[in-house]
Amino acid sequence: MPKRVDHAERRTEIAEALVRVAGRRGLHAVGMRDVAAEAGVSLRLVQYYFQTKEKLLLFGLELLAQRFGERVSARVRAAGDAPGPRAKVEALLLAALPTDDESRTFHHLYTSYAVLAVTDPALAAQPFIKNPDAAEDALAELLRQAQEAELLEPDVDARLEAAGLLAMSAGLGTGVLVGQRSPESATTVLGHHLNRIFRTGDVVGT
Amino acid sequence: MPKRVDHAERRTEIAEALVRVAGRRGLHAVGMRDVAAEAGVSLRLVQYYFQTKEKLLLFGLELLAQRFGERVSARVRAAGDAPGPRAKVEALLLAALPTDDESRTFHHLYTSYAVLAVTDPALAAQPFIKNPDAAEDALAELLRQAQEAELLEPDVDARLEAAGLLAMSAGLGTGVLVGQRSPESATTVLGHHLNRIFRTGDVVGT
DNA sequence: ACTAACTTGGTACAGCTGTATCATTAAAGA
DNA sequence: TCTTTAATGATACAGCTGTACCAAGTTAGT
Repeated sequence: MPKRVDHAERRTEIAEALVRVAGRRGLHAVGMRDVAAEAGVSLRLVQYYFQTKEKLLLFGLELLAQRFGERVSARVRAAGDAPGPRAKVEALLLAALPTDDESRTFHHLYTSYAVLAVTDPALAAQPFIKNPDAAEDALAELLRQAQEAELLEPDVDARLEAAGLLAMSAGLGTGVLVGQRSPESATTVLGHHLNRIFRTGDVVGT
Repeated sequence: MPKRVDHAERRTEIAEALVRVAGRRGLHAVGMRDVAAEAGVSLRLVQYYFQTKEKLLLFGLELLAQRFGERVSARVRAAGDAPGPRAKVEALLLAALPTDDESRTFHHLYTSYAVLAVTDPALAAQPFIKNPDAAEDALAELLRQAQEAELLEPDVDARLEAAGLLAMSAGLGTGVLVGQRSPESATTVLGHHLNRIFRTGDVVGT
């Protein structure tokens, strides 16, 4: 048997090129030829690994979601040393804010896909329900742990709080993306809300 | 002088057609010919009132923002009879959720424009900073009034709270839009957070 | 009636799009 | 060496896009 190439790897390389060029010029402006050029590869090869553009876009979305998931959980894990579970909660929420190029690109493209998903059922099928739900589960679990440690205000509903915080983080993210507010401002808003959920350390008493 | 037509009105009619067809098929899929057909008008006339597509899109965005602003303030005004300022706050926040066709279309298209604005400075120029800021001002003012009436928890910062609530509403909105959560669920999350801001009526004492 | 504004129709253009087909070359395991 | 897979190249296609130009018609104030 002749020349073997890891198809999954090649597909990933090409999809990464898609993400790069789309992050620069916008997803709507990306053509197959652009992807091929960005990947340093012939147009023919892009067709060879992805038969159609739709399949390429779908794979690009999956890659984007996966990469971002890894990024978030890496940050949360890195915050594991810090005292108290609030650090993890903050890491989870702040990782979603577009503060650097990587998260900016993610936010930009993920929103682009979300818009397309409204009119294209093939895109809407999986990632836009599964991924947010997973994030919500993870955050709710963190909050529940904090609640058991009696670090939260008593009247918080972990699940509802998780949903609200993630939505707030996403909304702030788009605000940053379109230049309405600065990343610092978004962080401040998020911090303020966490202060209202978590019991402040400097309360008197026990 | 011959046949006079209100140019502003005609432009509005055409832009409304743009919004309608874009709401159906997605903003990315809309061409000048589609807009002309939807408006029941010749392609030539669309070019006559808007010389270029970019100008048409820009005008469409302005129309969208204006119409939505009117809708929100109408709802807030309608909630003016209800007892307490919380009704107005709820009206403001819930009006932004995609619960009916009109608000769904708005959310869908406004997000589409936001995505385009990331790579197109001409679109980013005005509405994506001005409009959210105006909403934030209005909400912050409502919260400040509630605070003076001692209806809020003491440690809330009206401005930060307003920013956070609007971001949350926007984030929940996209969640509803992509089918991740139901409108009812979004309403519940929002209500829960308002409960943590507003002092519950059934506290003991005065 | 005349004139200027409105509106339509057709028709064209160059440029891009995704997709397809052709032959050819390069590489590497059997 | 041979055979399968990978990769390139050129080239084509039909279909759409926004924009443009021209001529002809309709409409309503003066």
